[in-house]
Amino acid sequence: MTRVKTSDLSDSAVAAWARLLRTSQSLLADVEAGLKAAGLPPLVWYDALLELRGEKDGLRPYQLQERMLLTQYNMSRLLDRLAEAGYVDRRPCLEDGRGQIVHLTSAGRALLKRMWPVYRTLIAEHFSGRLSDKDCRDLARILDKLAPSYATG
Amino acid sequence: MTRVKTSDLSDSAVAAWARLLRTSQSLLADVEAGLKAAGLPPLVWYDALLELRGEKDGLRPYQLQERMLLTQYNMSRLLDRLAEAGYVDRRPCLEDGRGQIVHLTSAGRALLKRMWPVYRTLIAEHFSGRLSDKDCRDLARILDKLAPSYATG
DNA sequence: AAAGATTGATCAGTCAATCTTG
DNA sequence: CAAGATTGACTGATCAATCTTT
Repeated sequence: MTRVKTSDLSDSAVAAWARLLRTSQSLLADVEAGLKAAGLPPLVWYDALLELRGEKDGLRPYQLQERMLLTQYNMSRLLDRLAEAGYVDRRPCLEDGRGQIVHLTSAGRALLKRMWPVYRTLIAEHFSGRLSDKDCRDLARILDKLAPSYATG
Repeated sequence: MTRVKTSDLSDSAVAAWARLLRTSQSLLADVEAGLKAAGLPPLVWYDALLELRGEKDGLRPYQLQERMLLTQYNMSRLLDRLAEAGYVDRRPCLEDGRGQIVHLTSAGRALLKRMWPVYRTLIAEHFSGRLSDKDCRDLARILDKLAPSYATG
């Protein structure tokens, strides 16, 4: 049994919490702005397409939502936009008549290729360029402790 | 002159970036859900009211947006909702006819008092309860390096 | 013209209800 | 009835345009 304090917060805990919220909000805004400035779609499109890449047999929407921590209706509407733009393909699922299978299209694959150099540069500029390699490893280790059940892919 | 690598990302950098996005998204969702479950308004209301508390002379909207990293129109609409709910008070600004001054009302002060015990418990449960005090300090130190210009209050 | 602030129109996220199949 | 997925109605965020004052 792990003993968990329920409501006693140290100053350092509150400070760390505030910085985590503030910093992640700011970083996300900067990176989204950078993508937009390059005429590219938002990060969530990249994430979804990246999950689908390498899944030769595609993924069911519910699998995608689980990996991306999205709600079902959010995923449904995201897939609407991605399909509308031609980056994914929705096919009926043979094993389960309720569901579908989502595949990455070649246009989707091409978008990933086009986005990555920009995204990569933005991460370097706003994030890793300001940290040492040890900082990155320490940060990942600490954040991993905060993941209760879901995978940290 | 600091030399900054522009686009070369180590594996640990990418891993840390991914975890930062994932973890902050998940934590924020958990805490927002906890507030909602307790019948309380969203975190951004708390943040705004907290900034106003202790500002005896109130704040101009543009000051509040700077501190909260919000856009001008977002702040305008947030203040609409807070004023509508009676938690803040918008008064004309005497020194500058374009502007206004926003004050916390006593109902706003009461809301802060009501939200804090719930918020505090959620932070402990999802965040600091899973970290050591050293983790918190390390985390804050690393995140501080990522803050380029804006204050980290 | 620039700064502070707001607004109409539009787009994305959310809630509750719905539909279909297992 | 559960699970997978969608949809209509509504709330919140965003963009561009606007208004007022400096």
